[in-house]
Amino acid sequence: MIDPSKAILFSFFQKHGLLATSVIEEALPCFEEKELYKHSFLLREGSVSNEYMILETGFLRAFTHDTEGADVTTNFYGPGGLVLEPASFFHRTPSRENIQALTDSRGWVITFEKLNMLFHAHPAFREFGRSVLVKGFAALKERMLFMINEKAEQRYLLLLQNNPDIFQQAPLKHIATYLGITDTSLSRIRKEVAKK
Amino acid sequence: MIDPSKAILFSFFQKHGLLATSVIEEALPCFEEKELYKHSFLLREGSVSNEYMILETGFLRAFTHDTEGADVTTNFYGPGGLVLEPASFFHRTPSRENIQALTDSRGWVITFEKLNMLFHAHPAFREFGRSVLVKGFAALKERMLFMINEKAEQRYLLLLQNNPDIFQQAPLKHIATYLGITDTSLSRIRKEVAKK
DNA sequence: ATTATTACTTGCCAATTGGTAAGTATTGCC
DNA sequence: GGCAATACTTACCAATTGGCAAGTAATAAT
Repeated sequence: MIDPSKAILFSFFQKHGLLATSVIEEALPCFEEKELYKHSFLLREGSVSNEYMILETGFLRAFTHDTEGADVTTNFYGPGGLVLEPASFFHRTPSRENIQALTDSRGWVITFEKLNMLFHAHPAFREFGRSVLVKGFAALKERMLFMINEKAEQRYLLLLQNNPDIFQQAPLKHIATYLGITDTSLSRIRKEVAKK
Repeated sequence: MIDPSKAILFSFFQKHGLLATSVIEEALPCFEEKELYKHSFLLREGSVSNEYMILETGFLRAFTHDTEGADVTTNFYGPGGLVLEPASFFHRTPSRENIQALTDSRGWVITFEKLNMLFHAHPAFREFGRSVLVKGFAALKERMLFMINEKAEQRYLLLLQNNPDIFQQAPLKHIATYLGITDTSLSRIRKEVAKK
């Protein structure tokens, strides 16, 4: 029987199309509920991530600091998404990134140890894990090209189109650094766009 | 016994520190030699990658096309490195990238099928495979921040410092797109730097 | 060797983005 | 409700980068 409170978790596993229901049912009990209040951290730079989290409600932001110490947003996470810093979690090394709740949030977490157990027990689960990583990799490449090829205004418009929820949840200054521009420039761009 | 011609391949596996010599010895025979003449392609956009390649000699370049159809360099590969487009190789989907030889090159390749066999046979090999992916992921994140945080001149200087070999092997126009600037700008930057 | 192609540089000017600082609006807190 | 902190906008000017076009240098092809 599937715990109905874990419906989102179930669909996270199901949507990739690699796992049989029986395997998913075995995985679900390994996840525990986790609450994050607004402004609290899931991960702090310098510490080792021990949480592979599927977000159920709320919104998170990942950020790091540049050479001058300024805050730079590296990612946003919304409901149904995977919240993970792969390098720290899988390599057990201190993270360079912070992951912080933008709003009160809740989700499901599994530890490195338990996740590894699942990987070793089920070949299909390993395929699943790899697939998730590879997709993240591909998404990051997309973002890279997006930053290189598109001008700031275009980046803004595409983010607005593809992730309108980010604009509901995050302050513009965080969105600006995610887009690779200053908050001043973002403000100007918004004004330009509004004219049209 | 280890085939002495595969010494580079051996050290590729060894340097990550996750594989016992006995496991590596089992993997080596699964790799075949591959020659690439200058200008020939290891992977073409639209086709599915079937090669996980460790480069022995030569230099390769990965590139794709932006929205206007212009050529954009996404990566360079030198001796001892892994040449891989993870999304196409692992997901068996058409690649958006090309990988082309900048010089006559030679290396060792394994197919998706054989690599998977090794993964299933040895837990340590799976860890190794995951570790390689995660490192690639982390490197790409680095590059992303590098593009967001550093100005073009700084990006040029750091690439020159960390990968001087690229400047020996690739034309400046390819390096320019890799740095996210035009060849004109790169030329100007080089002039500025030379002054100092 | 000559020619054609490609690589690279330079100068000019335009477009994009950043930095600073001030002002307004909004939000959170007591 | 009132105050303080934070978020956002705007205006000014400076710095960075791009686009075009012409020129030179180097490389490849015949």
